Amino acid sequence: MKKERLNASQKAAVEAVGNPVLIFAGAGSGKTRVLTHKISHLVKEKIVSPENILAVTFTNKAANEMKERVRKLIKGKTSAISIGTFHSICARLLRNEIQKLGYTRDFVIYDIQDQNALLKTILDGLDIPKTDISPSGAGQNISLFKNRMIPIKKAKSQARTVLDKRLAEIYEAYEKALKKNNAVDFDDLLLLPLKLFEKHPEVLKKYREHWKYILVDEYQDTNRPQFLFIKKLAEKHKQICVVGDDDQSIYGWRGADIRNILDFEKAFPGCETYTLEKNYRSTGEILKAATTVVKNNLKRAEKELQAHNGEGEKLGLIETNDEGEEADAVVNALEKEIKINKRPFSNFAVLYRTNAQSRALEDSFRRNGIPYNIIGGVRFYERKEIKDIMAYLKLIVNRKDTVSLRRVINFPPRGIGSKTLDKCVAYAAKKKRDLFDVLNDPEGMEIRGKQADALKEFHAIVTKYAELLEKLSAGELVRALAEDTGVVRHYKESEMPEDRDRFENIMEFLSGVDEFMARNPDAIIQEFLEEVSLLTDIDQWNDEDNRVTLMTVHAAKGLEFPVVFLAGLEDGLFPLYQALEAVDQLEEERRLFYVGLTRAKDKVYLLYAKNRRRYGGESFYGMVSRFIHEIPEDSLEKINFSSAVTRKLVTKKGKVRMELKRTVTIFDDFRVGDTVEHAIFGIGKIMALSGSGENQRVGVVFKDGLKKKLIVRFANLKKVASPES
DNA sequence: TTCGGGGAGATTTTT
DNA sequence: TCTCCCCGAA
Repeated sequence: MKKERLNASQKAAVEAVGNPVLIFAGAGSGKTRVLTHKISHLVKEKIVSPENILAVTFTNKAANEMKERVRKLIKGKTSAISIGTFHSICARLLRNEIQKLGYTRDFVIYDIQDQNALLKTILDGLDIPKTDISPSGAGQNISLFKNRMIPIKKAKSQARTVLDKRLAEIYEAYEKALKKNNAVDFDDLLLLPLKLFEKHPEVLKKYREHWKYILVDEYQDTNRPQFLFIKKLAEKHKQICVVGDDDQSIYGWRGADIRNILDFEKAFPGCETYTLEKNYRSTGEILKAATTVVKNNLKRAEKELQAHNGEGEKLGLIETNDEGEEADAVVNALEKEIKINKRPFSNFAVLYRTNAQSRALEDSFRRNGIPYNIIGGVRFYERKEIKDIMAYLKLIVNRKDTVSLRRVINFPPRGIGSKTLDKCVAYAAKKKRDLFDVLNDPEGMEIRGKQADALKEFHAIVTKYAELLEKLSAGELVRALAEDTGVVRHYKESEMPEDRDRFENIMEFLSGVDEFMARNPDAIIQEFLEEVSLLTDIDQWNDEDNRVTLMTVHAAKGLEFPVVFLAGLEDGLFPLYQALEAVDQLEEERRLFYVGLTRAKDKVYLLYAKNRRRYGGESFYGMVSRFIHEIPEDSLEKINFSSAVTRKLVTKKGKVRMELKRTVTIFDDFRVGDTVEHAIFGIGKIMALSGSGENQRVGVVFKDGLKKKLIVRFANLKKVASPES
């Protein structure tokens, strides 16, 4: 952003100090700018000293960017300011205080995979067949309990069905196991500080004094525990400033509660509200399209973005047959843009709903020699080989961690199979000892021979490195460990081609550790583990390379690009049913579309494929095409995509069939809100539209007739009236 | 008892 | 496309 002066409303928001402050900042209205200027204002005017400021962001990347920009504004020391994500701030707090809750400082953080592994053993232990409840399903339910702050007791008492009772049981066992493993999950990172505040008022007091001024970015995406965290801290001094945009709340599935921003005034009476409505990012056409879409939402604060960058071009709409053609169409449009507007590759982003959608795009980009960066997908730190080494590290730091223990006790294969492990678990339970400790006592478990030796050897190597923890630097330790355990050898000597990649990933991981150590010379391994646990791919993304960026719309939040492709916009039938059931879901999807649109500065291309293949392409949930029709027609320009040759389709039986291109008008004249007449069901109102080409569907609520909500074909509908626009 | 091949099933978004 | 699980071989 240019180094201009702040505009009037920005300036007012920056200088408002004393009362709680709520800033509604629309897309591209200089939200980060206001926050960073506010911090600088606080420091320069000596309103609070840097160490008393807490600034919370949503991603590590946003935190780093904020740090950087604050550092440029204030020349002096900025390192004293606490800037970080909720999760990292809370993790740091717990590192210092968690003993009070009966954990040790060496606690480890479990990610989804660890969580599922733990749940799997729990489900096995409770004799619940996985056909009844899957580990991940149980995990999602538990996370929901935790995010809604439902304690185990309540979960049990309010359980009505057999399934609910089972889930409450699993919830209880899971919480017990976590604590026994001296481990916390992502939800705990937010919940445990609240528990601390409640049970140890002196801790709350300490942090209230420490963080006297609190700033929160992306406030619309806070969930209940996050809200309570800042509320508790800010309650006394009431020095708090939150910035957000209810139109960009897209994390409802993770417990984000849009009421946090809409009802901020209730939580902090006497607050001052500011609204930033000048958009410095997108052209008028893009803004108009985005605004008309999101305006259909019922739950939203009224505001109107004004464009500052001229009208710009219409939005391009491209229909293709399948995902391959869609990818080619992206390349096509991209090359045209490069030729006409002399744009570098880094000017483009392709956004989609689910990571799986990147595959076809990747193929086409590679074929056409277009450099690209993919954000997301299988995250580096979630790869098997990396998780294996991480598991060794976690186990060494915290020997109570049974999830990591199970993961590596027989990796690389050393002859300890499930039977041997079962014996160990049973023995540990009988003797009330930690699982790790009994490994050194195979005789007591009547394990002999090869297995006994292997157990002892495994115990010895972990113990050895646990003792070296203090003596070696993190870099040295990881390197030695990777060699010593045989993990490196396992991949190096393997014949399998994919193990080559794995070996190289381990090498990359090792240099990653070195890099971390260079940045934080005094760091201990626990700090490295913590950083890695909270890292995401978007954090590592840098825009210096001249490459096209591919990522999900969620990952794109907070970013901007001159040209944005929104790919895979066709819809499945399922979300349509869901849309009829849940208005909230519909509104969130709409906001997702809005976020996608407003990432673009100059030009948006909307793409959808009529016959996307189910697997390896389309997500089950589809995306947001039902909102294309909400964009004013004169803002859209249909672009005909024609691949050079007609596509050859090879069917399963090996027949070659030529696919002909057809143009089909989408959605005809129907709009959401239209009153329609159905030949059988009578008069109704359109709630949602879906699909494309010949598969178009419409969801209608009928006033009379047998059924209330139905999904019907366009062919059977007649339009009666449109709402006044 | 462990290991490895091969078949079957499963897929949102993220800290 | 990737992961998990079952089953036969060592």
